[in-house]
Amino acid sequence: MTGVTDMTDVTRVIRVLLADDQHLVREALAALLGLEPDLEVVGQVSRGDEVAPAVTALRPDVVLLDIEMPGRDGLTVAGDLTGVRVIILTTFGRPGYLRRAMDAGVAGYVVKDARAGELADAVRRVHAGGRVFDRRLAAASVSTGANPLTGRERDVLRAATEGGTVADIARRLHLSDGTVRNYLSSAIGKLGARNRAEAARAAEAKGWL
Amino acid sequence: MTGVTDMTDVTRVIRVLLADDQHLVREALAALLGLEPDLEVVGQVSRGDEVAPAVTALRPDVVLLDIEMPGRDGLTVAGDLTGVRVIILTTFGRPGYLRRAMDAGVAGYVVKDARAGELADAVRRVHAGGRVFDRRLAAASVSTGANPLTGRERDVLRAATEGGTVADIARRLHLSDGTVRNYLSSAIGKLGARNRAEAARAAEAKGWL
DNA sequence: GGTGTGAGGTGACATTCGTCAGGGGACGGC
DNA sequence: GCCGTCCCCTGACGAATGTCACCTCACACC
Repeated sequence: MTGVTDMTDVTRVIRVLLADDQHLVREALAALLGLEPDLEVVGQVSRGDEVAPAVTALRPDVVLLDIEMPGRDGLTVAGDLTGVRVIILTTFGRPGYLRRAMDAGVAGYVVKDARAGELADAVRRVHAGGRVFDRRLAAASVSTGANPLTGRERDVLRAATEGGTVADIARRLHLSDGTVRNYLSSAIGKLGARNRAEAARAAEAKGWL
Repeated sequence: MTGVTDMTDVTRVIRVLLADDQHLVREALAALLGLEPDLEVVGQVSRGDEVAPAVTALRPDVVLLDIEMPGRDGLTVAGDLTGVRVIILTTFGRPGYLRRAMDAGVAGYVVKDARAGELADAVRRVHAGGRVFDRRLAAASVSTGANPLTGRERDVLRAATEGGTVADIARRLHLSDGTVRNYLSSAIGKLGARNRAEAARAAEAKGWL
């Protein structure tokens, strides 16, 4: 309304930083948030390792973080950010992701399947000091429970998804063949699967990978 | 070709229909396209099987179609649409998808990694009668070549990705165990893989699945 | 009519997998 | 100090997998 530059006005606006590897989606989200008068997208980055520098440079109030990004994983990035509120914004409604996000101290978790208004709302609530987590996902997280896999079991299972034989995995992880088979067998048992492929699918679906 | 009323240049505005299963992305894309004065998003659907009815009801000039949608596959939907220009808009830059899209007669293929201006441009060019295909993807498509898998090999490989043993797959497809093993072996050979998991990954990455 | 290709099948074989029963060592908690 | 857990390894065994040779049948194409 006032055409005059008013610096106090700036403090009213919530400064948002967007991190998503898909240009089009990022720009589109910026356009969407730009429709809200009290929100301002002050920056956009496409890689995980660009988030921290951008935060220092732009001093946003809230960061919207995708999980799957080149350079650095969104959940890892979130764990290291300080002095800014973080909302995870991702395609994947995997219970394990939510848990990891909460452990990383994020203030919100919104899936890309949410309705348009929810995102702006989440930004406002989080900026006001609240926490916003997808309800269905929170419920699923409780029923799913904690990740039953040990660190090594996860490593081996993750390596198994890349394909290759037991010998390949063993070489990649500097283990003996038998050890790899044991970890795989153990993981298969814990996940109620019938072979490594099924186990990998199950673990991935729950965000335990 | 319908010889009915040709609506000369009634509309200067290009009518766009959006089909994407993720609410937030869809709304965001609508906001982005809404910024262009010559484009108008006249409708949005979230499922593949809602596209055809929406086209009849809303008569858009251009349809933006995601590939992975519940209800019906975007590529399949594209093949059945008539009287409207189709642009595939998807996350996946898989050569095989591009090929299938071209076979389905679509007018454009844009990946979600594209820059914001490219989408609006693509809509305009396509509406004007042109064709717009992602350059890098087109190149990859040429080098990748055609899908070497036979129909049955694809079926078996697809079933294999769901997990389960050979016997399970055989039961699901009403085949004998030996036949399933033969198809898998053949597919593994053609794809240069070393087991079914590697083969499935390779096929999926190229969009041959 | 011959030829090629894809679908579907059988039987045999070597290899790989998944399982089980052990054997260590390191570390943290009560 | 003992117990539990995770790490790492070995060896053995049966079941599942991947490969190969070879078979019929249908269909399209020249």
